[in-house]
Amino acid sequence: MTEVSFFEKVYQVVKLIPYGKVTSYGAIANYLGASGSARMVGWAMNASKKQEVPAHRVVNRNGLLTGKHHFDGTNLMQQLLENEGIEIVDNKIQNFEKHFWDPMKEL
DNA sequence: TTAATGACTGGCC
DNA sequence: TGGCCAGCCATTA
Repeated sequence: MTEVSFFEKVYQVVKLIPYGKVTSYGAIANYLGASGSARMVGWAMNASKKQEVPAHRVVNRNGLLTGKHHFDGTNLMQQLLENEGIEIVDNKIQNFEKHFWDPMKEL
């Protein structure tokens, strides 16, 4: 329990993302001290569907909803973000820097 | 048990 | 300027 795995750390960080904020795979991986493990973060998101994790708040470095294809609906991820006040155009977050939440700074 | 994959990123040619 | 390769950890077959 005390020793959480890489995945669990990802879940913790993602669940700590405040409302109306988003982050990137690299930011989480970097926060965990593994900039090269960004792929694992994405893979954790795949498993996050089983967990209560707002995976829709996690996007790639470009603010692009690359993982939206893994959601139930085609634009479910987009609607969830728009519901939080985030504008999405062509599966891409507008003003990504404005909505970006860096765990390194916040945590 | 071994090998391959997976919603990414950064660097190099 | 644009495309390709390597790295990371965990899960699945």
